[in-house]
Amino acid sequence: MRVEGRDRKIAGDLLAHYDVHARRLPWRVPPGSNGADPYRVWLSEVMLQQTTVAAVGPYYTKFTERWPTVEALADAADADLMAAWAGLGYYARARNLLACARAVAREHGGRFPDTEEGLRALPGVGAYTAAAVAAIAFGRRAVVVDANVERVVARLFAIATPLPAARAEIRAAAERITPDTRAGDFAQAMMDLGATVCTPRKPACGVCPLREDCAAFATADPAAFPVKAPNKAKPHRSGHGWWMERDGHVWLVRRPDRGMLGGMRALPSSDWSDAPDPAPPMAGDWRTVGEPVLHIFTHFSLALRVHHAHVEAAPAGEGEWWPVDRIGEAGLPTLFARAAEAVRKDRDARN
DNA sequence: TATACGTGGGT
DNA sequence: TACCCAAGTAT
Repeated sequence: MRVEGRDRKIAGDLLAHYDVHARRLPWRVPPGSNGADPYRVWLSEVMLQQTTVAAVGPYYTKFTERWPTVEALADAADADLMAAWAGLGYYARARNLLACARAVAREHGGRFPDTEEGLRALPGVGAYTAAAVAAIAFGRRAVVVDANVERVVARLFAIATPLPAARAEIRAAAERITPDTRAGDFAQAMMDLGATVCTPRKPACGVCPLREDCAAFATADPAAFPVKAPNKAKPHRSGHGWWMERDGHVWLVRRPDRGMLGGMRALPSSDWSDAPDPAPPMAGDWRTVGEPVLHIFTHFSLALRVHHAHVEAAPAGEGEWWPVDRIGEAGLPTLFARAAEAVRKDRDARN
């Protein structure tokens, strides 16, 4: 059949291109080779969820040096794991990473399940990651659909249905072009193509190995696919954070597992709900940093007013005194790392 | 199906 | 500047 032949040609052309142009990435084995370590594939895939290759690089190196196996990771202390993840974002991933490593080590004898279904049952492993690990680490034929694949497929077939309604149509098309062999290479080739050639804006169609078979290339504006609704405006919020210092130590708390920055060390702070100026946690020589720390999250932006004081005792509630000269090792998420830096600068400016 | 959930880089 | 986007998952 003509259509079936076209689908096979797409995979063949893409794999031939990948054999020459595959990006060399720390977690990747050369095209066509076996032996990818499931632990490393899984770790990289979780880190790469909604996160750029450039941001993941140093974290992947740090994690694999410190925890070379899934058993080693399973034995990590929660606080160490969360601190090592600090700055990478989406902290539910770190909590699920640890839960997943412990499940693999203790319930699966240290070996990752080698099927999509088995992988999908693990914490933090969704449809995409299960398919990616099954294909890349175990050579299974699995249909791997991430945002890159969605874009490439929407263009190849000029799918005009807007996202997210187009997902079923896109998946069906991805299913048709996924080859029976080299599914792992095919998945990575599609993602490389999306990241380097078939980019969201200004795609490099001139060097694309699939342009002959691309329905969008035949239109006036290939970048018009996939069709998406405009994003909603982000609300602005404000809040307060408190730096309490005593004998060269600052008081840090751990945020609850649920919600923003869940499970992370943090400065005590208000609930960011625009409430009127709340009272500080305790008495002290309070001063306020001149400019609030501005931080943009996925679905709102925050202006955090940062206050600092020397105190005589610990405030009420759970927490720990952390050495100020080692604040960089506390594993603060970026918002609070910036708040700490703002306090340091404010004090320098006053002296 | 819609929303919550980080961060940094690109335009 | 303001907005878009990135190898998604859980609820």
